[in-house]
Amino acid sequence: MRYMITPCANGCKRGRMLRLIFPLPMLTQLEKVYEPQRFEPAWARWWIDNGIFKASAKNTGRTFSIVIPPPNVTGVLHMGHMLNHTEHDVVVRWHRMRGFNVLWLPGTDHAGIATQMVVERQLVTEGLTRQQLGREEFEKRVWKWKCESGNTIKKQMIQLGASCDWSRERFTLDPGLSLAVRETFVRLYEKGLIYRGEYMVNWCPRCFTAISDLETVHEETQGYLWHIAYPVIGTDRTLVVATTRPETMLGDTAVAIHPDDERYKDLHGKKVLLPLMNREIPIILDAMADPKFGTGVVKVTPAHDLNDFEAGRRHNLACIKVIGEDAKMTSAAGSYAQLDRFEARNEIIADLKAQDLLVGTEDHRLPLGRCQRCRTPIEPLVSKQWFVKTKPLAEPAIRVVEDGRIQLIPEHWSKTYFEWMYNIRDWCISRQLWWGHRIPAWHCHVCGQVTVTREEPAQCAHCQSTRIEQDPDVLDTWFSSGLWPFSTLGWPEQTEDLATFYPTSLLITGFDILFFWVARMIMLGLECMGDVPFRVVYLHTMVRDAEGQKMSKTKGNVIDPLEVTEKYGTDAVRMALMRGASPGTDISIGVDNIESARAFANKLWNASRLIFMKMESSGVDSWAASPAANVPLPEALPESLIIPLEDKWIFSRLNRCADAVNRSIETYRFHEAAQTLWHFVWHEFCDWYLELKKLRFEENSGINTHWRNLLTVYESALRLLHPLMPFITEELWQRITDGSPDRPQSLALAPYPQYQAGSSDSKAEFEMEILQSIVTAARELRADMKIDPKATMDGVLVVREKAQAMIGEMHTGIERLSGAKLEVLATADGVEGVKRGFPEFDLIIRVSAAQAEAQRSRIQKEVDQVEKVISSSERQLADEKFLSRAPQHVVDTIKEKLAGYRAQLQKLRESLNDSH
RNA sequence: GGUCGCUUAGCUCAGUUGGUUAGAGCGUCUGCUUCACACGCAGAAGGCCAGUGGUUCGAGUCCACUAGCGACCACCA
Repeated sequence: MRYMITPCANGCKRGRMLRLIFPLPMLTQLEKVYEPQRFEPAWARWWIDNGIFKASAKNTGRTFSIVIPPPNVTGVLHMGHMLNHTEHDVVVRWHRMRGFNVLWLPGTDHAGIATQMVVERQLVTEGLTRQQLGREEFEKRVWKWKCESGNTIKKQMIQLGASCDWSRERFTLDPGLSLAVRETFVRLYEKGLIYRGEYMVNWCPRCFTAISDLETVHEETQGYLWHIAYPVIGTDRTLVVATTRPETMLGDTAVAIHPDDERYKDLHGKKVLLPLMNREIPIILDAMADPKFGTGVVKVTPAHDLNDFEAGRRHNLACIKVIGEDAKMTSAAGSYAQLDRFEARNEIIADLKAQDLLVGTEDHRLPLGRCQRCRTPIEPLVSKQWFVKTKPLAEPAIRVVEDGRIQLIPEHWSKTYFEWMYNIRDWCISRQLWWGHRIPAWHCHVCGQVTVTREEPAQCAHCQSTRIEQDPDVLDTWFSSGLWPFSTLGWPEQTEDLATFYPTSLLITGFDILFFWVARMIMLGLECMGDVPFRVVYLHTMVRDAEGQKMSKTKGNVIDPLEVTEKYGTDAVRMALMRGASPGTDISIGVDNIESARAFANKLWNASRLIFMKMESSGVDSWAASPAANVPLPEALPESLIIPLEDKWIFSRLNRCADAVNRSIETYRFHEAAQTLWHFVWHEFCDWYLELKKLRFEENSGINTHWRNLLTVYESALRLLHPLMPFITEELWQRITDGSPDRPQSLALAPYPQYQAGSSDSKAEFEMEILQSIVTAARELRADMKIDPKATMDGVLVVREKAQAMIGEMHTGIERLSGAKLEVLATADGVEGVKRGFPEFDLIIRVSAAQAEAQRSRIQKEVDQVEKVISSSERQLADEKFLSRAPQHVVDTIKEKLAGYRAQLQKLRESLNDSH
C-alpha cells in the first residue's frame, strides 16, 4: 500500500484527509481497472506539499507567467471554469516542463454585487436586512461568509490538478490589492481621468445601485407605442407625441419637433399643456425629433432618458425626477406619487383615455435594458456618480492591439474589440453597495468640496475643516479586476515579482468578458505600468452540451465537473474537454465524450499494466535512463545494430508526435494536441508496437534492447501526455522511475520531449506500413470470407524488393498478427487461392471456391473506385491548360500517383481473376 | 439597427497558406469472453462538404449573393 488514510496532522476538524506516503519507488502490478479516485486526490496534495508549482522571483531564465481570471468568491466550479483551468494548466505545465520559470497566479474576486446579493439573501432567511444590520456589521458578515465558503473554488481547483503557485494566491480585497486600487484611483483623479458629476446612469431599483452600461443587458421586448395628445396653448390644436414610456411624461419639460418639419412650422415658439400635470411646457426645435418616426413629435423628459437629458442640457430645460431610486413615482409625480412605475403607467393610460387624450396605440418592439444580475428593468435616471473618462485610456489600448503588442486569438476578436473601443463611453465606477473598495474621497460638510487622497485625511484639503466624511460608495468590481495582472504582483511596490513576471505572457479567458475585463486591464495596465498587461489573449468560447445547447440549470443539461471528475476521473474530463477545444468554436461536451476519454485513460492504464507485468516477469525493476528533452535517436542507443523494426518505427513516430504536439500547444490548438496523442498512444503504441513487443518477449531474445527501447518510448509518451492528463501519468511514471537523486522529483518537472531533426526514419515507417498492410489484408480476407477466427490460415506472401529484408525480420510477427501461416515465395505463379495484390506484395490465402466468391464483389467495388480516380487523373494530364499553368511539382505528383493507381488497378484485376 | 460567427457521416466536431480516393470520437452493423484492457480486439457500412453563381488548370478551403442557426454590441421616442 502506497497510500494511507490518516487523521489530518494539523487537527483539522473536517475529519480524515488523504495523505500520501511517498516517494516509494515501487513497481507493483496495477489493478485491472483504472480507478482514478484512488490516486488523484493524493497526487493533487503531493504536488502542492512538495512545492512543485512554486515560481521563483529570482530566476533569470525564460519566464512564463499567467494570472487566473479570478473566479467569484461566491462561485462554485462549473464546466466553463474547468475548461478554462484545463487550458491554463496544459499551457502552464507544458512551459514548466520546457524549463521555463513558470508562474500561474491564482486568486479570487470579491465580486461586489454578486457576493452582496448572496449574503443579503442569507439575511432574508433570518428576517434581517443589511440596513438593519448596519454597514460595519454587514461587512463583517460578508467577510465571515467569504472565509467560510471562499475556499471552495480553491479546493476544487486543486482537485482538478491546476498547477497554480498557491503561495501567491490573491484576493481582490487583500490589503495589497486595496492599496493598488487606491493608488490608481488617486492617480486617475489627479490626471483628471476620474470625475464626479450628475449624469444619466443605469439604475437598478432592486440592487439599489448605479451600474455600468456593460452590466445592463438589452432584450427585445414586445411593448406599445402610445400616441398622446398634448393641447397647444392658445389654439384648439394638439400635438401628438409617441412614447413607449407614458409614465415618464409626468416629468416632461418640453416637447421637441424637427425645425424643418413642415407640419408643425406654425407652432414654433408656442407652448403645450402637459396633460395630467397641467403644466405649461415649451415646444422646442431639435434635430433629435425624427419626422419619419411616429408622429414626429417627441416628449422630452430630461430626468429619465439619455437623449432627453442631453436635449435638456442643450435647451436649458428643467430636470424633473418623477421616478425615484425605488422605482416608485416621486412626489413630483403629483397624484401618482408612491405608485410603482408600472402601476403608474397603467393608471396614466387609463386617465388619458378618460380624457380622450390617448389617440392611438400601436404594437412596438423595443429593446428593454435589464440588470445583468437580477433581470430587473433598468431605470435610467440622473444621479451623482463617479466616472472614468475612458477616451484617453482607450487610445493607447487600441494602438497596442493594432500594432500587435497584444495579440488576440482568434484574431477576428480584434474587430469586436476595436468596435467597442472606438465607441467607448465613460465608465460609471461608483456603486451604492457596501461590499467592495470604498472610494478614497472625502466630502467636506463645510465647504462641500471633495478631498481625494491615498491616506485617510484628517481634514478637508480645501478649507481645512475636520468635518469630513468618506464617500459611502464602493467601486465597480471590475475596477479592481482591471488591475489584476500587476496588483497581484505587488504594485505599486516595485517588487521582484513585478519585475520578473510583468508583463504576463498570456491571458486565457472567455470572450464574454472581453470588454468587462480584458479591455479594462489593457487600459489600466498601460496607464499604471506603462506596458501591456499580457502579450497574447486567447479567447475560448462556451462549453455546451452534447447537442450543442447552452448548459443551463433550467434546461437540466448541466454537467457538474465535480460529479463527473469523481465518477470518470479528472484526467478523463480534462481530455474530453481538450479534444473538443479548438480555437473559435464552442465546445460540446456530453457524458459520451467523457466516457470515451476514460476509455482512453483505461487503455493507457492497461498498457502500463501489461508493461509492468512483463517487467516483473523479466526481472526489470525500473527505468534506468534519465529523461531527455529530445526524442532519442535510436542510432544513438547502444547495440544499435540490432534495433528491431518496430523500435525504429515507434521512435520515428514518437518524434513526429512530439513535433506535432509541441506545435499544437504553442498555437493553442488543444484539440489537435489531444488528437495526436490519442492516436499515438492508442493506435500506434498499443495496437501495433505493444502487440509486436509481446511476441518479442515470447521469443525471449535480445530482451534488454527491447526493454530499454520500450521503456524509453513509454516514458516519453507519459511525459508528452502529462500536461493533458497529469494524474495518471504521474502515477505511472513514479512507478517506473527508480527514485535516484538525478531523476526529477515529479513528472511535472521532467523535460518535455522535443522534436529532433534526423530522428525520423522514413524507411522504417515505410516498412512498417507494408507490414501493417499485409496484416490488415489478411484480416480483411478472413472477415470477408467468414473464416473461423481461431483457424490458422494457410497462405503465400510474395514481396517485392524494397520490403524483402523486413519480411525476413518480421516474419513471425506478421504471421502471428495476421493469423496466417505464410510461405514466402519469389512469384505467385501457380498458387491457387484468394489473392490481395498490392504494389509491394501479393498475399494469397488458400481457401475453398465458395469462400472465394465472397471476395469478388468487394474487389469489384474497389476496382470501380480506382478506375474513376484514374480516369480523372488521365483527363487532367491530358488538359493543356492544366499542364501549362499548374506548378511542376503538382503535375509530377499526379503523374506519380497515376502510376500508383494503375499498379493498384492491375493488382486488383489480378486478384479478381485469381480469386476463384 | 450594427457587427461577427456557424452550416462537412445518424450525433458532436476536425480539416493551418486552394493541389486531386474528405478524417476523428460517439453511435450503427458483423465476428470474437485471444493469458493488458468488453472502459476491449478485429472487420464493415455511412458524406453530390447548406444552396446558387463567380475566380482558378484545380474550391470543403477564396469572393458574392440566398436560406437557416447562433452570438455580441446598441440612447432613436
